[in-house]
Amino acid sequence: MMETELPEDWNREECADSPFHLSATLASGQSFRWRRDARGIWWGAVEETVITAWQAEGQPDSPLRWQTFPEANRREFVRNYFRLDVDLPALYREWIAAEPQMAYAISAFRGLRILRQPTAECFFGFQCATCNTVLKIERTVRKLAERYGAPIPVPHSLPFPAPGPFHAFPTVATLAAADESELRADLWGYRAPRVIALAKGLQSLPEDDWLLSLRSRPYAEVHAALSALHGIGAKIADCICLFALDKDEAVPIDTHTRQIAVRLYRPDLAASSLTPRVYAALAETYRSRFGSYAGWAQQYLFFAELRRAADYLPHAE
DNA sequence: TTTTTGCCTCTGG
DNA sequence: CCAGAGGCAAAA
Repeated sequence: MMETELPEDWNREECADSPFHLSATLASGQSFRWRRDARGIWWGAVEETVITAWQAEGQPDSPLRWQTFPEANRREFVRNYFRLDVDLPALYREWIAAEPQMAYAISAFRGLRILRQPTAECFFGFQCATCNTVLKIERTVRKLAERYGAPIPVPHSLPFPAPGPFHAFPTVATLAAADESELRADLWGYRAPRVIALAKGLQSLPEDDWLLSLRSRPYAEVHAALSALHGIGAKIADCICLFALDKDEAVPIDTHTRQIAVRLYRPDLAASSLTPRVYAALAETYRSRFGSYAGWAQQYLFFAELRRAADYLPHAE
């Protein structure tokens, strides 16, 4: 990665007292629409805003540099999305005490945070994740945004050319009116009709923004409500709970977190198939050890498992 | 309750 | 080629 000199007008967020690991956060598989350019600058669309972000690689105590478009200097928007308010050092002390094997993941990914993603993007993005690969999920979600999302203008005069174009994630109304054959052409496969049906279902609810209203409801209730929707099982429901709805205790049990939990805590469940009962038992092993931020702890173990020996940085484009 | 099977499509063995 | 990929739901 070449050293990048950023213009002075890029905003600066100090991370000395509260670490933030930009690349680990964006590469850990919780979001699908960020891209990194050849200079190591990350570009992403969040709601109607494009965020550019840069940080010295592997230095989670160094300042986060950022800009927003088209409206500049949206500091609270950026802090809110990256959840910079969460006191990670305090959590690390609790986690290490509860599980010594967390030490490696914490040292490797110190500053990794769970994002507060826009609700619809997370809801539909993870619908794509069933039986799929991360690379293909990213391609597929990007195609959806390019076809149905509103373009977000980014000035041509930037010193660093945007790897754009950028699009807002499509609205629920747009997805409800989407054409199944177009979605299938964009690699959604058998998930295409589910996306349209889920969008129609959300649209028909009386609430103004039902998904957003779930942020203020308790985890158990939200998980049950999401799981009841056709196409959303326990795992996808937990992803939405954790990555968009402020449910920090939600622990998505997938093929990786399942292996980890079985290895560390429940070898007796090694041969059990992942029935609802087993799913709940494995998720509970995380919660009973790591507490109300078990979902965050899980992300460290998950990412360490995923990139055990590999370089976790994506290849520059 | 648990186990099995089909589902779009791409990729690594 | 074929199995599996950060599942899910229907059927047995």
